[in-house]
Amino acid sequence: MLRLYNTAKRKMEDFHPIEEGKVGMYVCGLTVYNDMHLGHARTYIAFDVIRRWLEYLGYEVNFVQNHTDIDDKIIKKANDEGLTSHDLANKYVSRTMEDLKSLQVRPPTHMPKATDFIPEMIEIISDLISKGNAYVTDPAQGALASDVYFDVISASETFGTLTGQKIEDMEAGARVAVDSRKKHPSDFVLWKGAKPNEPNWKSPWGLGRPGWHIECSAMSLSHLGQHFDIHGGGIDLRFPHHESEILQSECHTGHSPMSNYWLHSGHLTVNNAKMSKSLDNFFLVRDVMKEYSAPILRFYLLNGHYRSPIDFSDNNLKESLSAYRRLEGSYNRLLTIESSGLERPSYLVEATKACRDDFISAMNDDFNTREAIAALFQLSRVSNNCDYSLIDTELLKEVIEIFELYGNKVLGLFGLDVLDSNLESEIEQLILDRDEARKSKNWSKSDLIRDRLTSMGIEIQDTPEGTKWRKI
RNA sequence: GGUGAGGUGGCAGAGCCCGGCUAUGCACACGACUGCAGAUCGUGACCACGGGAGUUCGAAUCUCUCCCUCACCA
Repeated sequence: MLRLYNTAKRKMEDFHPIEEGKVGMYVCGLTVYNDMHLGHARTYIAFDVIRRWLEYLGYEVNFVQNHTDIDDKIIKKANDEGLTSHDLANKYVSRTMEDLKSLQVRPPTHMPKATDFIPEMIEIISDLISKGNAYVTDPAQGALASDVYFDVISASETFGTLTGQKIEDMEAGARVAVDSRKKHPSDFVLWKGAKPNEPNWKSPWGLGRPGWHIECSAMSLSHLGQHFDIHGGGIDLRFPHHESEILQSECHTGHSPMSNYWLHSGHLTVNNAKMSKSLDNFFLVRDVMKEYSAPILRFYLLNGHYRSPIDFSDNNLKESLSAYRRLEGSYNRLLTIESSGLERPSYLVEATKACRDDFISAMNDDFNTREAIAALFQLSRVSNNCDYSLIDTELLKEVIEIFELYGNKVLGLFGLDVLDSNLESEIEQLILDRDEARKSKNWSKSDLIRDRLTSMGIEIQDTPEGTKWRKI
């Protein structure tokens, strides 16, 4: 039985899908005005694994993750770069897709763009106005048309369902000058009247563009309906974004809750400060990946629970590299083994079963990837210690299957690095040369060849079964 | 000011909801293997839970209190 931590209830709950065998899941995507950094990668890898685990459990997962392609930051950056907002956003949509792919994040079922849902957003906003949950204001200074705001007082019973905050507290705490056109400081914008030279769409309130929160309401409603299973995102989105989504969606559809479970991933921090664009302490995925491959980054990020904060440092990443190598080494060894025996020693049978059981219960316990990885390490040690020459081929296959199914299919840890075939034959030849040198005890020559291979990024290991090599 | 998250061995990091047991990995030491190295295995060391108090036969885990860090909002 899968249990997960529901942020809305602040406790663990058993997972029950709305429709037997199916899961509808929405995760808030990126605002596409810059390249993805490791903090984003953490979130998307976490939800990638959550999705993979749901599928492992047999659910058909409809996984929707959007691109926010209209926003103040996009407009500003586009102006700086002399591009249209549309072109800038599209550029970063494709770069985001490249980054996700390179991280071996499986493509979501749907990746809608906010600007493809303008009519749907207008429809929701119009409905909210007619229901008294939203109001039209005078244009902002310098704007050509009116804004539309959500009226939080009109939905005071719904306000706080996710974060438990009370409207009264919000007001009491307000110290910053509030836009006087708003009825309440917590009212948030649904539609922004356009200013000159800003991208805009026609609406009943004049030319303008959508506010930030409304897009997710429109896209989740369109793809998943008024009631779906899981809504996720980084913990920073909990308030106000997700709280606002709930207000808009539930007031519009009249259905509560819009999502049964709310999942939030923890932050990636740097020196204990959140990794973010504004603090300028971020590491771009594409930069880090020049040094570390996707499996290592995934290992690093999955080596903690998805809700716990992870403090990023180069040292920690290096440490993960060593740890990962150990696991990968076990897996690689298995792939080269030839067994032809019939023995099924109990220690190996039991270790295999224990690994499977432990992995499953770890993942079923709120996707505890750290515990799950620990289970793989346990099997790894037993397997490394095993002489497979007399082992039953079927048993060997079972062990390999554990690594492939759990290590790779669920966690995505063993993506294969494809080597150029010319390079590969060159390596094989060098190793043959070295073996010959070693036979004639020409150590200086054999060490020279080893150094050469090391500089090519190849590590060799002399084992009782002969010389083996791997890419570092 | 409001709300939320967190403080665990040298490091990373599970466990905390459902008190009693052991994480796991890295790093370290010694041994085995090796021409050497690496990888691997074995053994060992560290045996910890922010401070204080309470509940209990027993607390990292429950209660109270204090300290510190971070995040979101204002």
